[in-house]
Amino acid sequence: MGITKTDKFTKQQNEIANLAKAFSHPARVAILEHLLNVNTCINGDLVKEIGLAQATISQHLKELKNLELIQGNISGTSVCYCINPIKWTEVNIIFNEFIGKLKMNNCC
Amino acid sequence: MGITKTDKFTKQQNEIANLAKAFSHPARVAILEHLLNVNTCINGDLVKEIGLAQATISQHLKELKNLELIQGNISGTSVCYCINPIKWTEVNIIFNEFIGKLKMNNCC
DNA sequence: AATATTAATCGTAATATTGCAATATAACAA
DNA sequence: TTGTTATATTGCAATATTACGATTAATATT
Repeated sequence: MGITKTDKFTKQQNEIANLAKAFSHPARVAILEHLLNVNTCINGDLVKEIGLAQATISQHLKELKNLELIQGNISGTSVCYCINPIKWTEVNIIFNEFIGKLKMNNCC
Repeated sequence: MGITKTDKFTKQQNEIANLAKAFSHPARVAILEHLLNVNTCINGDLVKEIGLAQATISQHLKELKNLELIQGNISGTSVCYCINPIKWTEVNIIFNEFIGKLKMNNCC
């Protein structure tokens, strides 16, 4: 049915899933990696860098912004994007908690 | 068009996106968390634990198995699932590299 | 052999995602 | 004001995902 039954899961499980969804498209990974490397950039830079249409990049930026993973500040005619360091640190902790939780591994 | 342009991105970016996709549904997060907690379990356990239909859980398990995040061993009439510790360790490294890459944060 | 248990697969419906052309909006420059 | 540049939004088509009932396959149990 294409609809996730959010109510069956814990808040934390839904949060991990939502964050992971942000990382689940290579264009968004590329945008985030670029921002991590160059600190700040504008939409036009990413269009050149990644090679998708302007509208597409804009949409991906919007999703990242909605999750507060990045922030955009108006700077003349363009918008300057950067990682939101506070959120990013939170995400780092959340993923470390989740993925780092492997203890024993006596498989069946 | 609903089709991701994989060729525009690096192998690493596509890999992160694929792994993140595995984590991008709360049912799969729940399955993985449960396996991390109890070490091993069978499909039926997860159906009870999570409350989705057997076919649905089975499908999610298949996706996790395709990415080699988990492994399933036949044991009588049931299949015993567990985390694949080797892959899991790899994933831990990959996500640490990606998310842990924040250095300065002089935003715009 | 007949029946029960367990899980995978198939088929289908509902919904979500991806990508882009076209258009709209906003800020500046001449 | 007019034109230019930069970005966002809208609308749509193509594709992917999610969920589950029904069926199938395989092994146990009686």
